[in-house]
Amino acid sequence: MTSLRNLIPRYCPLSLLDSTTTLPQVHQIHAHLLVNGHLNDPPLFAKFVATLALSLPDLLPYSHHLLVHSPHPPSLFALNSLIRAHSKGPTPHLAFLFYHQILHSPALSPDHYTFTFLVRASAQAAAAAAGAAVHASALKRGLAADPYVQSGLIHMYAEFALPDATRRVYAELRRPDVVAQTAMVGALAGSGEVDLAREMFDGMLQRDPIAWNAMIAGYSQVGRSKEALELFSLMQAEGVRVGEATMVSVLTACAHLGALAQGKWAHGYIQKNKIGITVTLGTALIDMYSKCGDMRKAMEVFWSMGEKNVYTWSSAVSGLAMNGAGKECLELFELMKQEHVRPNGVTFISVIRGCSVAGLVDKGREHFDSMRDEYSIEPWYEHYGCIVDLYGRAGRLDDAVNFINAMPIEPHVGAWGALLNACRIYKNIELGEFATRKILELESKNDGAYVLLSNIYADSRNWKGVSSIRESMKAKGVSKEPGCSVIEVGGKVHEFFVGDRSHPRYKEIEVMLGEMSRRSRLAGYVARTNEVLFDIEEEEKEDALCWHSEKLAIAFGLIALGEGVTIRIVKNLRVCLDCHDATKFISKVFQREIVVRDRNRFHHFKDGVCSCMDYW
DNA sequence: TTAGGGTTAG
Repeated sequence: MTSLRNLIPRYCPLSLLDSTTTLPQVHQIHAHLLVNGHLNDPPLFAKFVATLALSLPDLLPYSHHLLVHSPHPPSLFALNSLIRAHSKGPTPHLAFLFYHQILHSPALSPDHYTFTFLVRASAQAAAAAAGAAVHASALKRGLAADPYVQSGLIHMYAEFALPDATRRVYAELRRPDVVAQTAMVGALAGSGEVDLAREMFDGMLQRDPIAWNAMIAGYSQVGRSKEALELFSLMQAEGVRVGEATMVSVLTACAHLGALAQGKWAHGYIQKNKIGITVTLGTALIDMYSKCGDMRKAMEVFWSMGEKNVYTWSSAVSGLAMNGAGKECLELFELMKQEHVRPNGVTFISVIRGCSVAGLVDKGREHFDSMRDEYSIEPWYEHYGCIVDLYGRAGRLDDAVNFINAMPIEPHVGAWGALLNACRIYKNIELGEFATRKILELESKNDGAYVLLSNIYADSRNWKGVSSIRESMKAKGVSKEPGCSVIEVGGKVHEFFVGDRSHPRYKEIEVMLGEMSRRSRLAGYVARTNEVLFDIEEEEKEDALCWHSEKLAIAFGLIALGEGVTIRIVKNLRVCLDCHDATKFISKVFQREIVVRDRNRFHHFKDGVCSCMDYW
């Protein structure tokens, strides 16, 4: 204690104040200033309050206290500093307290600095009305034209999701600088207006890394992952400094595409460029590897991470569930609890799905009950849906129905959909029809319900049922979402749609399709024509099956990838039963591992077997 | 003293 006193230089007692200073040390500095009469010097006092507020936001009440008990009226500088400190903290609304203090002091009036941070405080507090009032008084005082205030306003209105106001502020700028342009690019990209954002981005004379990140993140967020990656290569070509934020977006894009090769490359890039693996970046890596079907790498990253949060644990738990490792998923969840990481609603969704994969029905139900009992988490629609799925997949249709009937909230499409899917698996026509009616009552144009029910009909050779569904779909103008499969070859992503002939190597693909079909048949594959239901005449059925997008992608993979290289495919819909069957045969006769990412889970095909054990 | 982007899990 005395040593610290000696350390404080008489002429500059504030130099010891920084973010590492502890409360007792602050007391000492305070006492020192007091003893030496520094606090009677208004500029020095203001400096003390400001430094304290800005470097130790946790001690804001202390700063506040100092100000209230000040021997002289607080200066604008001190008040502004408190506004600034509050504007980014957990109590942004308190910034207004100091603003009013400025307004009520006859000697003071707010300046552009005040408004800059008041605008930020409004954004942080999500206080749209207060923000508009701040804007109005800045205008009245002629301070709204300050570039800092304007950038803040753009940011604020974007935060409030008020695109018109955002644009109005921007339009009023006479000469927008990089900062304002970047803010606008971010605002547009963040609200989903990626193309407008890109237009502005392209028009910028100068672009710093922040503008690139805003743009790449924008693409990545709206799911335009290919463009995110393209822009990233452009960014590198231009030699722009790449940081953590960029890589998080790049990994998100790779995860979305299921582009393992590019994801691995990104991981290598992070290591080579010594970009620190923070919790966020590590979690993004785990998510990328899980969604690309490489759970071994995902867990390697997981175990190597020092700091892990709920997101990190949840993404590993979810990855294991998605990839069919139900047992490991549950083990990891137990470990998570042992490590005192509190699971949340998202975690429980994955845990219940893990139970579903492992066929542990009662265990799943226990976890569901523990949500409320042990963690006070009120189950969401999604959790109810998962439990219906859990019962349904296990063939316990009665339990599923009873569960739906006992739901304390109105059953949603997801719950009925899970039941309908169970009816498909267990061929229960009557219950399937009932579930479909329920779904259509809620969403008359739900294409999935029509498709599932017609699958049930087709399975029982009820062609009349199938065609009546086709009729009512036509009558209601419901169309099935077109299937699309994506495969990555040589770092390039290739997309295939049903019956797509547009690929440059289509001729070779067609030959390979014939080969696949011929060799699979020899091994005992029989086409399931039941799966083709829409607008196709009988005799074309078998042909059409060969043209399902995943088959095209597999054919291309067999041609374009090296011997023994795993074929990885990402599909936007669920794999149909026929393709699932066919892929099993292909994996055997071509001795090739094939990993297909479905709409909601993975299928690892090897030697004629699928990891989902046909339980999907 | 000041501004802008960004984030991960179902």
